[in-house]
Amino acid sequence: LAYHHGDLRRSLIEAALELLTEEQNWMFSLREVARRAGVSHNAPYNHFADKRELLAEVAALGFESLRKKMLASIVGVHRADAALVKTGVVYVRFGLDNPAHYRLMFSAALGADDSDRPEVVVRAANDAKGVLLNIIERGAKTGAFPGLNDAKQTLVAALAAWSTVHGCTMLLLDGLAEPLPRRAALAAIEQVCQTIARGLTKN
Amino acid sequence: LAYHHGDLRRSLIEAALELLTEEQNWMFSLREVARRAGVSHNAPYNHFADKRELLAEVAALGFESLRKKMLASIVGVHRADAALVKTGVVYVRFGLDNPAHYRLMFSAALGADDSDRPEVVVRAANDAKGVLLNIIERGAKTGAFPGLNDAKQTLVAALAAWSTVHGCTMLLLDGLAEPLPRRAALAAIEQVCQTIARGLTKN
DNA sequence: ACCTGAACACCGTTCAAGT
DNA sequence: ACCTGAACACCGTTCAAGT
Repeated sequence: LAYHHGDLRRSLIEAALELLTEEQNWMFSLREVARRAGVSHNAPYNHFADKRELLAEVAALGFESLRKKMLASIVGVHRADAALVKTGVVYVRFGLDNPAHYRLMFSAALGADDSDRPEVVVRAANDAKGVLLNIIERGAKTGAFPGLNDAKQTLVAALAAWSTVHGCTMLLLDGLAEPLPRRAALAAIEQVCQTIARGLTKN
Repeated sequence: LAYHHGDLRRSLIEAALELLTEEQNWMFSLREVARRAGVSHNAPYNHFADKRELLAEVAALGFESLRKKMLASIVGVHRADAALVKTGVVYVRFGLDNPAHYRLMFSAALGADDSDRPEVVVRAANDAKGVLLNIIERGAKTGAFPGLNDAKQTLVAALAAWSTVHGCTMLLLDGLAEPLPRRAALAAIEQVCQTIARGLTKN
């Protein structure tokens, strides 16, 4: 009874993820997370500096999951434009399947900037971004995206691609893409991704 | 002293906007807003059902301001693709100039969905979206965007355009677009917008 | 090292008043 | 109709203990 079962840190992260899924937002209290894990309301402070650090850990898990899904979607896909569409669809689907988790991943509550965001989130987000960047770089090198002649243009193109899928995900989650019916959203995503890929293949 | 100077409602909205700008987030307390306006901590409940309704009013002001800036940017611009780039640049610049306000406008704290979001936000957001939609529709009719043959394709294209500018704004605000230097961001935005316009002009 | 209980300074919101 | 003060049930975080 004195000490916890051995991995309170992990238990707290899992409890937070549960609450995030159940309540569909991250406004639950740190005290509630502790209750859920069966410990006193300040036991979490032995493992996290504050509530934000716990949420950061949950967000990082989300980025890692997203990254794995994107990577899995392009095994065996050789054309860069096709790969871009594949990852884009998987990306938006992840957001629609895990709305609260996705919102947390990009929430300003974790930090208004990379400089004050917990490192674990920054690194995880960067790794996920890397998947898109790699596809664009590959397309630039193989000539699939003829407009991209230097590193800077490639970075801008990656920004454009990520912007589109991130923005599309957020607008759909917020219900702001109406009157486009929700049921048609997944079909529309592919067309959106093709639009951005087309912008890169022609110039 | 008994009654307020006559427009406490407006004073509260202005105080909230001030706090939003100063603190760069909307986590300030409703009690603090009341203090700023010089009234007791529950006077706001005579004008807003809860804190969320006050924030919704502030968010709506943001959408109206954004809409006006977009409209002003395209007076006299006849080509639809040029208009799309113009509004896109103004859109992202608005976000970079008013980071906390922009984040609030799209915050899930106002509601997870259009159905439970305060009407005033839904209407204001829709009006702003309408500017982009009008440009796309005009381009579809004049043949500038040859891929758009029916209303559904036009809606998807509007989703793509809004997704790109919204996503671009958010990623830049979150500092996730690094290592693209912040100073080069505004130059990059135009290229991003051109990429999406190009995706619509060719097919 | 890891956990607890009491304590502090706050919240949002409600309710019974006051004018 | 509009505002106030007291009150309720919470928070996040800190601190002095306990094992």
